[in-house]
Amino acid sequence: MDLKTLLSTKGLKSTKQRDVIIQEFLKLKEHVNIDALYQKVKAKHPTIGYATVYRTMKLLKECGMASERHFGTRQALYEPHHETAHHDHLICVKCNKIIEFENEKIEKLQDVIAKKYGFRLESHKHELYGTCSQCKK
Amino acid sequence: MDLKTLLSTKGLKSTKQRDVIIQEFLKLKEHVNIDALYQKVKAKHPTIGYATVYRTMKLLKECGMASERHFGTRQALYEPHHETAHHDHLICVKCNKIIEFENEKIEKLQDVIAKKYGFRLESHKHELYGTCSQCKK
DNA sequence: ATTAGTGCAAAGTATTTGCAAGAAA
DNA sequence: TTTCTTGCAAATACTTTGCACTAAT
Repeated sequence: MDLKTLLSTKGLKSTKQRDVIIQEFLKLKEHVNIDALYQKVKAKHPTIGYATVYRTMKLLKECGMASERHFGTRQALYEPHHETAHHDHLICVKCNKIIEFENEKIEKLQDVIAKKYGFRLESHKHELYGTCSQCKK
Repeated sequence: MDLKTLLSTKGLKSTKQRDVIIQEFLKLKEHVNIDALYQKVKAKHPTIGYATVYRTMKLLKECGMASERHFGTRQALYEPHHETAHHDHLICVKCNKIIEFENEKIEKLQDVIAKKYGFRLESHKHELYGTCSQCKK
């Protein structure tokens, strides 16, 4: 199902602004903050406002197309949401590089922990902070 | 080494306000936000200002006596820092209850992952979000 | 005496919201 | 032509900072 169809099933409208934001968002590989995304979008659609970017990202979150992250800071970072394989993050405290990782064993251990405390798990965050190989030098 | 000595080695002063804040902070079992801590402290020392609480918590963070957390929200939560056993968190998305857990196997797997990517690990966050046993009913 | 800390209010971030005008259905 | 969306500015929530005064060393 494409975005336009998805929006219309929710009684929402497809607009030029939304198209550009989503296009630019999906194009980016790294985790992006609102400000950087706003700059990218502004280049294609100069009259766009900050609020529209915020509102669109909120919409994408709710549609399950984007995930919001807070790597220790107040500021939110966004990434496209992958339904399939969940991944977690290694963050370099020196250069802020972000590397994604997946670990099946950890995922399973999480289920064990949740069960032990009677939780029904919905999501998780696992972030490892340290110094990357380049910054160690 | 007590706090007063610790402060003096850094050329910092021991004050009534800091004493009260630290005393109230250590007394609390749960993760606490600045507002709740401010209220507690105000009961013992009515003229205290918000800024002093913020500044003192920042100081405690830097001294390694407190950790700051952001469980998905903008607002920071603080907990006393335990040098010894690191623990992580299970958070109920319905009632916001926070349960601490430790898992040796996961800690070890983290080291394996860090090594794989050439990271020197400094810290980590591992948060499991879900519905607790009471809220499931 | 000197230096650091306090309380206040003002400023700073990051994000959200009200509203009139504009665009999509 | 109705309803949703936009852009702007103002509002909000949390946190930090400048400054004159006060307290600790």
